[in-house]
Amino acid sequence: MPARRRSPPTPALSSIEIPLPASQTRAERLADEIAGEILTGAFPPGLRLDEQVLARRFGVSRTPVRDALRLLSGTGLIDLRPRAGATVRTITPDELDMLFIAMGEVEATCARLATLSMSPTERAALQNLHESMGRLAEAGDREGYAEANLAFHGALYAGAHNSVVEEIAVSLRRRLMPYRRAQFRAPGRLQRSHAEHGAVVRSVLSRDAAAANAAMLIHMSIVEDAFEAMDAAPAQDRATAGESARERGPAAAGPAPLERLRR
Amino acid sequence: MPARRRSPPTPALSSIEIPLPASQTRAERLADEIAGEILTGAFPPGLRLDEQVLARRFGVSRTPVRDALRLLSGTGLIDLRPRAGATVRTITPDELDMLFIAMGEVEATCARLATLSMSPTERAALQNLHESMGRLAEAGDREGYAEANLAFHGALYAGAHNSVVEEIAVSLRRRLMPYRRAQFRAPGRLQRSHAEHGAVVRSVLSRDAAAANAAMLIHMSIVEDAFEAMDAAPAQDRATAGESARERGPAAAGPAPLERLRR
DNA sequence: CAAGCCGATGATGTATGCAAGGATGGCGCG
DNA sequence: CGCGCCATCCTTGCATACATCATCGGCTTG
Repeated sequence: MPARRRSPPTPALSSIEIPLPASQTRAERLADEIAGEILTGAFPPGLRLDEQVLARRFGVSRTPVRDALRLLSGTGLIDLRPRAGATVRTITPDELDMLFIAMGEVEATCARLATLSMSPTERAALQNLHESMGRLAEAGDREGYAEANLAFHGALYAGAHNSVVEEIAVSLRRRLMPYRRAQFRAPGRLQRSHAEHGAVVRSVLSRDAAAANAAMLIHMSIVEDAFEAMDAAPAQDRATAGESARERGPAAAGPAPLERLRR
Repeated sequence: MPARRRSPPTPALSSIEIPLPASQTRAERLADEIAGEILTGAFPPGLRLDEQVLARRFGVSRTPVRDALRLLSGTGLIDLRPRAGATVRTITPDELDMLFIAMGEVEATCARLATLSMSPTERAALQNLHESMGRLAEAGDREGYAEANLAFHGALYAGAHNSVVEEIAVSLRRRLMPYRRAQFRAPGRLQRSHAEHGAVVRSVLSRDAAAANAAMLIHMSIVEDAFEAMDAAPAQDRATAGESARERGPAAAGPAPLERLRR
């Protein structure tokens, strides 16, 4: 086990000592972990995030948990109301619509800027990626295609050569992540997606910024349709995050139980 | 003075009791106040924000100050590095460029969406505002024009009928605020600005979304040029926010000393 | 029997204490 | 005299204790 580092006079802390990996604050790591749980759906929208429960769950005090929640509230992943505590952001259908529209616009902006700013190397890489995605689509590898799809859009974000826009795009994508579970479920979706990407890629390569913008706008508006029509309010009423966690002895710092989804 | 509300057993708190206005947490009000100081330039970019000093300054403990700083870090107004503390975000010329580009793109998106979504009432209001701004420009009222300008752009944000996009726009504008001090200083700037607005308004009214988008893109790119070429790194080295604040008795909750800018 | 009030309970907001980490200044050595 | 090491200080991160507020259940009363 990891030898407990420093602070021998640590009074009591039910679970074992965590190695304190990098020069990163506990709050940040907590924020990452909680964000991960939300993004994977382990913490579904509407879930109540109880500070004490989370604190016990991660073996820290309430302070870093509070910090993490403050941090996360800035990303739009959670709601933080003055006396009501934190909940995983529940998105109404209307908001979901707006998010998709915004995502489409930002993606289109990225495509436009990327067309104007990408280096020859980046253009080549984009084309290569696109072609390999064609093979994945043909093979019907949804898993692989979904992953490559993230890389594809990410390449355009980066290609915009504008960290502000990129950050906005990444942030929006994160917020939408919980709602795009079944993205490529429909039968011909992979092929259609690839074809639409093709239009974007051709525009980028031919340096037609307006066309790239338009092509991406079309692609994104169709993506939206492909998403499952979630009622967006599965909000579990009383359940709180991180189960009862009664002082289980040696940490069990494993993947952590992430069951008990939708009631 | 405001009768101290509740909590008679409050142990000690050098300064007087603050009324605790609404169901808003101290941290939120602090975040607002600090943001205000930054936006008005009282806390210039690069200023070190010391938790204890701020705490004394506002008569609270360090905890709400910490919360406020976490909140603000999410808005991009301050930098928060693990052990180095918080500083008012200093923006490099490159970043400033990117911010302006991003702002332009988002504004253009707003113009596009507004063209598609604005109600007749909103269109009329926009036109009215534009016309009254014409009078302000003619009168050379820079103060008034600057204020109306915010309203004008804000109307387009709202007209997009998309709270996500609007929030992005507002956030970007806030981040740029400290750098747009001398916006309408140049001689013919008011008239030019108004003329460019006119192109946007005409496009919006004639429901030509693409034209509105393009007109706003042009307007914003020119706005950028009008900003003073700040070296963007006036970072005062040692100065910290909120002066020494040695326990001055009765609050003096006034506008607070906001001198000692650039060394 | 229903409705409203009141108290208990538990959570969040706030304050304070303590320790680790980084930065700074002084001192010693080359 | 200059450079580098080390001790100290100071600030932040974390933990804990306390106060306040919201919610919920039971009780009392009309």
